[in-house]
This record gives sequence, structure tokens and C-alpha cells, in this order.
Amino acid sequence: MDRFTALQVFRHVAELNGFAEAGRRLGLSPAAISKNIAELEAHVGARLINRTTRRMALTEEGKIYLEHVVRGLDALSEAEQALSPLRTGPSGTLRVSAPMTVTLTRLSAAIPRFLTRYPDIVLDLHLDDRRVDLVREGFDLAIRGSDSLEDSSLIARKLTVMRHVLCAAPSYFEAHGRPRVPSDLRSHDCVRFSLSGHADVWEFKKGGRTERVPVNARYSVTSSLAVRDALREGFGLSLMPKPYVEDDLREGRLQCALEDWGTVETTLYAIYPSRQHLAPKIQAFLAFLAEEFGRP
Amino acid sequence: MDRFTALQVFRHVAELNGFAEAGRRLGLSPAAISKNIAELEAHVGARLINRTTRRMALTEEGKIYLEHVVRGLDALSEAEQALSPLRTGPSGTLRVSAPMTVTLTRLSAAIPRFLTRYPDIVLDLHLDDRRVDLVREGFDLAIRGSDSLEDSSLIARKLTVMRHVLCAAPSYFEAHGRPRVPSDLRSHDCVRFSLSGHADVWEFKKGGRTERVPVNARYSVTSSLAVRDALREGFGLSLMPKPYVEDDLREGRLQCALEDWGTVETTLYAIYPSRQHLAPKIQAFLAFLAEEFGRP
DNA sequence: ACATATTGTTCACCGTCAGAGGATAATCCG
DNA sequence: CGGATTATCCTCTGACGGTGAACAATATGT
Repeated sequence: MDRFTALQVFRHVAELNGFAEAGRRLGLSPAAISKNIAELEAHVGARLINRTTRRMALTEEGKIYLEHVVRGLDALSEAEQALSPLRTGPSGTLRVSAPMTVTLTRLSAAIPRFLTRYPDIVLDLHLDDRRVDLVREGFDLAIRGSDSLEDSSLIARKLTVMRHVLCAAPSYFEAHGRPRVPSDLRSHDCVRFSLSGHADVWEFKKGGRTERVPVNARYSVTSSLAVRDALREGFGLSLMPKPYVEDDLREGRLQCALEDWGTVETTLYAIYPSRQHLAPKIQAFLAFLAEEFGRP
Repeated sequence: MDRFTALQVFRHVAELNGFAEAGRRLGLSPAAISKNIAELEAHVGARLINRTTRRMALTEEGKIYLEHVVRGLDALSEAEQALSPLRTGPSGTLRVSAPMTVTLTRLSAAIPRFLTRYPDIVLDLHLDDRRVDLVREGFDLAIRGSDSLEDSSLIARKLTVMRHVLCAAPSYFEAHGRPRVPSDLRSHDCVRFSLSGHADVWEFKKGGRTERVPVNARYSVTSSLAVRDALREGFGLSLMPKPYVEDDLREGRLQCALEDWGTVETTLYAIYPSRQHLAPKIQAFLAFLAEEFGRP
């Protein structure tokens, strides 16, 4: 027996005061109605409706039962209504995990725009360079660099590719000279971003050839922003994701070298648990990310 | 999809925090659990549980949904608990319809004993010589004389058979003589119980022969008790159900005639709507009736 | 570090059960 | 007294929910 439909049948019969009428309303044959009621009575172990072919009335048990059943069914239908706002419009709490640096350099300035556009969304943004466990910690979405290989069953959506550039302050180049080929770096002061997957060896490509240069660094640090600060001070040179130093390059605080060599690329992904039944709030944030990282 | 089980599955998964565990508890395979959740999500149109093979957590939607679902399911299980006292012990309101005279002569004195034995039963006894419509008027049970032929789908349980006796007061017999054969009645004053099926012609049987005597009555009345009162006053004679005049006969207020002739019999039935899922309160009353009418 | 165990998912297969449809009996209504 | 409506019974069938295997991912233990 499908208890859910049996209960609905019972309710309709009771409220419409008739088997046939209930059948019409529910799109079932009178036979089905009869069967459902009979089975429900067998399940409950009590007669719920006294009936002849022409007349029907709830028994005392039926009245008591109906009362509870109505409450129960209403609560359940309410359950689905409660979800409908979350399904139709982007709303609710959105828990996002993102690496510190990416966020500060490419995202956080735009967040207010996102929140203004979707007034019913509450954003809980955790800046954390750890590779968090999405489901364990209850995140709706995380932003990750490409180092972290594809996880398990999670969905990864590519946001952007960040080219890297070798750069330093003009003062540094004046003092130490400007490298012409990758191997020149052996005699330079490098600043090392220790969380990178390519922290110890830098690769440069040109016309099919690949040069690998061991990094000669006296300063290792776990934040690209700290690296950038060191570069600005003229302390050394480093391989930086280009977007992080865009402003510095434009305004002359930093300069590039070996620009005709290709270097590492970091791909940014948005990671989320499933593609099915994607909540509007998550869809909205994904669209926002795509738009944001789609800019030049 | 059986929505009821799907909801139970969802609840168990959420509360036990795991598909496998829920499956064990519910006696279902993990595959079934997975399927149920997936279908429920499809029905609701939102992801309810984020899950990997090792970890699971409710989404925001899931949390909201769970809350309502729990309330709903609890209300429904309460529904069945609410019936259990009615199922296990005889209790609740018992609506009974019975003919006036039968009740007064054979039952009403015993009713207090019944109510004392079952303290949780409330009795609503309607004395009415009409042949009521059980289901229309919401009666649990009715007592009927045999005149009313077997109804429809209702169940009839035989309670007792009442023999009839021709009787009158001693003073009447002194004044008008005592009939020796049925045909003598033509010259007697009869009192007529007009609701009887045999009001106009009385039948007497003896050794295979049947005598029919038209009733010669100056007084017709719709209550056997009124007939009895008339007899007691010595006004006439009548055919009375024997139990109604038992006391009068024993104490000499009335006397029988034509005792060696067989007469009409009235069978008393208890009528109730269905044999299936007979409520304990009804069972109890039926047993009480059988006991009461089973006495000599 | 490797083997083992556990978990959620997918797939093909199958047994069962809920519903349709027709027939029947009972009952109401004009 | 028919015609109309109603609940119920019966049989048949298609759909659907469950199993059980294989599989992928991830803990756990020695």
C-alpha cells in the first residue's frame, strides 16, 4: 500500500463526503478509492468510515484519525512550500570557501555588487587557503587553484586561467640587471611562494623547448601578497600570477622580464557538490563568478 | 515513488547521518536508500543532502525540509497512536438505537452494570421505535425486532427469540370467560399493538394446523407497555411478548390463555455496519447483549 | 605504505502491487 | 417502478520499487 496516497484518499473522502466524488477529484477510479480505504483500515486496525452504497459517515475512530492526518498532511505540504522561495529566487545562506589571495585581488571588491543584486542572499565567505572538505564543513561552493587535482565526485567549473609573469621592481633590475634567459635566474634573488605546486622549480617554455630553473630563494612565504610586497620593496624577483600585479605593472611599480617565455598557468575552479538540483543561490553565485573572472 | 517511505528514508538518513545506517535501520538496501533520496530531491526540485561516499550533510533546503517533514510524520504516527486506546480497550462514545419497549423491559435495568464494567465507555442510547438509518445517523449499533427484514449490507446478530402469549387480568377472565380455542377470540375485547407486523390477524398453531383470527380491537396503541397497562386494568386481552409480562404472570396480575397453542415469535437482532475492524466498544456491547438476552 | 573495509552510486533484472475496467448489488430519486 | 448513482468485488496488466552485483572513492589498521 502506498500510505501517502491512502491518507490523501482518506482525507478527500472524509472532506468531500463520498467515495465517487473523491475519486473524481483525485483522478482515481472508485474501485481504487474503495481499496485504499479498506487497506488503510486494515493497517490501522479499526473501521474509519461506516458506509453503505448511498451513505457514509466517519466513525469515532475515523474522526480522531482524520484530525491528525489532516495536520500531518498539511505539515508535509507546507514542507514543500517552505522550499519554494529557495527554489524560485536566489535566497538563503550561501557558504563559500575561497583562497585568501584570489579573493582579495580579484573578487572581494565585487562582492557588494553581488549582494546588492540578490538582496535575499546571505553570504558567509570563508577565506582559507586550506583545501577544505566541502560536505564535511557544509560549504555550498569553494574556489580552488588548479594544484588541487580533481576531487572525487565534486563538480569543478573552470573560472579563469591566470598566466604568470616574472617581475620585480625597477630598482631591483637597476641593481641586479635584467635576466635575458631563464638560466640567468640562478644568480638572482628569488622570492618563493611556498604553497605553489611549482615552488622549487620554475619552468619556462619557448618554441617547444622547456627550461627548468631551480629557485634560489632566501625568503619563502605562504602568501602571494607578501611576495608582492617584497617585490615592491625591490627585494627580489618572483613568478607572479599576472592579475595580482596588473596594477603594479600599469603604474610602473613593477616590471616584467622574460616576457617572451611562456610560464606556468594556474587555473581557477569553482567546486560544488552536485550538478543536479543546483540551488538558485548557487547558480547565481556561479554566474557572478563567471562574469567577474570573465573580465579582461 | 512511494512518498511516505521516501520521507521516512529522508528522515532516518538525516537523523542517523548516513545512508547505510538508515538502510540497516529500515531494512532496506543502500541502493534503495540512494534511490529514494534521489527521487525525493527530484520531486522537491532541490538538493537536500550533499554527499560523497564518506561524508554527508544536509543542505539549507534539507534542513528546512527536514523540520517540516519531522512534524508531519510525527503527526501521522500520533494519528495511529490516538486510535490505539480505542482499539485495545473498549472506550469512546457508543451510540445505540433501540426500541423503547424492549429496552425498558429487558435491558435498561442492566445498563448500569455494563457502564460500570467499562468505565471508559460513554453510552448514548436512543430509544426510538423508528427503524433508524444506521450510517446516516451515525449509530454504532441498533436493536431491532424481526419485523424489519434484513437490511442491505448491515450485519445482523440474533439476540433472542421472544415467544408471545395470550393473556389478560384474572378479573377480565372472570367477567368475559376464558377462551378455549382461537376462534373464541372473535367475541372478546382485544387490545391491539399497532406497530406489530401481526397487528390485525393473530395466528395460532397446534399440531400442524394454523388458525387465523381477525383481531377485534377497540383500543390500538403503539406501545406494548400501554397494552400491558390496559390488560392489568382488566380492559381486554392481547398477545404479548412473554418477557414483557413475566412478572405479571408470576405475581398473578395477569394470566395466560390458549397456552397449548403456538403463536408468533419475535426475533431480536443487533444490527451494526460491518464485521471488519469491529471496535472494542462495540464488541463489548455485543457481548453484553448476548449475555443479557441469553438469560432465561 | 599497503591491504582491508565501508560507503554511496549505478545498472539490469525481477516480483509485486496499485490502478483500470467491467460486472454486481444496493439504494436513491423522480 | 425504472434510470441513475454508488460502493465493492474480481481479474488482468504495466509500472515501479527493491535487490544484488560491480564500481569508485575514501577511511582505517597494522
